[in-house]
Amino acid sequence: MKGIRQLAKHLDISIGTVSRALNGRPDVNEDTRKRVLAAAEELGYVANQSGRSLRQGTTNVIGLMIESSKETVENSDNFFLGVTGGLQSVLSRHKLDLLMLPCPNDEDPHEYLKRMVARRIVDAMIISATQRVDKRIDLLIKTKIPFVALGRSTSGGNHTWIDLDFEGVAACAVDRLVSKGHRRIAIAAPSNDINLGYIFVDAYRKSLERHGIAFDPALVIRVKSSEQGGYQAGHEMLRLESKPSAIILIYELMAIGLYRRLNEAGIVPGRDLAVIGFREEPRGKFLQPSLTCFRMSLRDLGVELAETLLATMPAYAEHYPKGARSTIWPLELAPGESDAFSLTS
Amino acid sequence: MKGIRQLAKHLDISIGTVSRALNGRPDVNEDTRKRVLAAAEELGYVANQSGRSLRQGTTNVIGLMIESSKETVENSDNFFLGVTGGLQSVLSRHKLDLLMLPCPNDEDPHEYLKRMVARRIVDAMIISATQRVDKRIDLLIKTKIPFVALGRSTSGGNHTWIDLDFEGVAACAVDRLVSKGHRRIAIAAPSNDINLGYIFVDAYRKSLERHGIAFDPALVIRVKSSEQGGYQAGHEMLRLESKPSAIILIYELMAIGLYRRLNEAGIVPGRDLAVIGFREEPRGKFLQPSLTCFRMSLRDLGVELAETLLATMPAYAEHYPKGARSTIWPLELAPGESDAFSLTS
DNA sequence: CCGCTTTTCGGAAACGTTTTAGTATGGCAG
DNA sequence: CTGCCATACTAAAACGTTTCCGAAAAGCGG
Repeated sequence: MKGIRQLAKHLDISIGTVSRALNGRPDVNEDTRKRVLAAAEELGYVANQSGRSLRQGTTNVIGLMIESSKETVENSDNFFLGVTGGLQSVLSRHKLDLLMLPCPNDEDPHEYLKRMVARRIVDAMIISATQRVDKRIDLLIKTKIPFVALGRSTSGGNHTWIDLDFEGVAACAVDRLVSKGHRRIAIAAPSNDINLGYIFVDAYRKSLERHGIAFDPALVIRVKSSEQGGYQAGHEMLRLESKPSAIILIYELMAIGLYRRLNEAGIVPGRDLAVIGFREEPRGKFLQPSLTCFRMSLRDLGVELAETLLATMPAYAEHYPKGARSTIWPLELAPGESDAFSLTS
Repeated sequence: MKGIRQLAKHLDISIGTVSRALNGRPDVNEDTRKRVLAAAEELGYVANQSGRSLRQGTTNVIGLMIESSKETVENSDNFFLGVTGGLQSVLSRHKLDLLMLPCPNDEDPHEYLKRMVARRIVDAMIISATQRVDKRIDLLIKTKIPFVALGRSTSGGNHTWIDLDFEGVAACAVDRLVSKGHRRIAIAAPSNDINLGYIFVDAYRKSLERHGIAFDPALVIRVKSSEQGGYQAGHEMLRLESKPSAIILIYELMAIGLYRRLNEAGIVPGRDLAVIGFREEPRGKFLQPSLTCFRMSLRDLGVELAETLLATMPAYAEHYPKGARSTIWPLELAPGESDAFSLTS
């Protein structure tokens, strides 16, 4: 005899009343409610989650699925830990807790999610690193689990998603470089298999064409999104017959490797070559010269994610009457010294 | 009527037999077992976790508590994501899943853990960022939840913990610098409030004294463990009246800031000042000059963590007959160019 | 053919909670 | 005084699963 039963016996009261008192139900005398709360506090009673969720089919837990693949570990640079701050601040207001579900790298993300969903351990999900076709989305729709995807996708009709404003960033970077007279602008990006690689390069191409500059496939350098990739990107760029005067990096981390390769070749970023990075992480400003890149608040993104998710959950939707089902998250230009090189002056 | 009942009805078999078939119990005919498994696969049946854990008081889930404080986000640099790889590889062999519990930065970690434990959502815990006195440890001992702490602590008698070999690293760094003739060796570390700061500086002091070098408090520069902190450390070091010829950094990230400050002062690391970092992250080797630091495998640490934890869980202890209750995790020297500066030659 | 063990299965209890339905009690209008 | 309603409580059912216990069937030695 444990749990609420013990508490009820200790108070010489029925367990039903204890439960209603703890859960703030109306039909319980205020005096008894106080007694119950005091006793619960004293005995350190907290409702067993299994029994509770078995009965009411809810867990008050939100899952955030992340991948712990080698790639992610090296690149994401605490992206998720940063986002959780904003997530928590919203979720805690509704007494919801956040659980991170790291998908093992040797397991299919779809299978992993299926297992977690079947377990009924979460009320809703946030999935990240969404692919262009992503079975996880169909699964979540089929099982009717509220969710929001971090990353756009074409799977499963129109679901709710949030993604970074790659188009805006690419346009801003290209505009900025073109206004300084650059016509041959290289870009270092991951392969088209990665959603980001596809979208970003596509946006880059469109931005160029808007300026009447022909898209040159040779200027698209496909590398890993890491320092190593940045080094390699520098290497490949230097081997081009017609050298670019500017380069856009999809990951700021690449800049560290790129700088090193440029240094070996005696090229100074910002003086001989304009460099613009993408997502700012706390490294860029300490490089020499400091990196021009795009800034965003991970915390704010987390807040937006949480609010969008709650809007899709029937029990909470009333507080978050969102119309938009998909959000493009803007980034702000954070100017540095690395793109000072200009062809116009 | 859902779940196992439906499955049983579909097979025209009792639910008890279905359950036993799915859980691999011996007293069930192999033919019926096959039928059950096939039907479960076909109908996509997975046992509801709430019902299951309510009955058997177990969840098959291991919790990893991390802090999502600003400090952690900026410094830990995907430490946890890296460790999870190793954790998962061991846990999945026992059909255990890993859950990351990010403690909100505005909540007391102790209260957060209490809530999570009361929920009965995990069978065992791994807690990180252990403090020298840490109420979480008393809580876990009191509630009899198997756990292992990442970081040493004096709380709660002798519990199981794993920590990095700060003594070994400090000794190795000091030895190496002293062998090159350095006598005034500075150290950049966080304050004594942080466990790491206390232990590392203490080990540094002992190493110096072993070489007969007097400990000079002025050479201990207390800064944040970030690029910013590294920059500041450089700044403070340059203001010392009697300048050191070498410096040890507790976080490799500091090197980026330090390098920048040194550059501003016209000082070249490895030529005018010997620099040794601590934990290698994939940045150091791309700095110029490359950083001498200490390397470890996050994955292996995760494996060790998982095996140590399983050894403390009665249901799994048989496979992991560990004697040691505490482990010092070694790091390996990764030589670079930054400590080339020598006073002996 | 009998008694015994082994194999295989069905029925039912149990896990801890919430919630529904029902029951006293008291107040109040008629 | 009677009927009615609001209040505050109790009792019991339900959530989905696992596991204990007993029983039927089957095998087997005598």
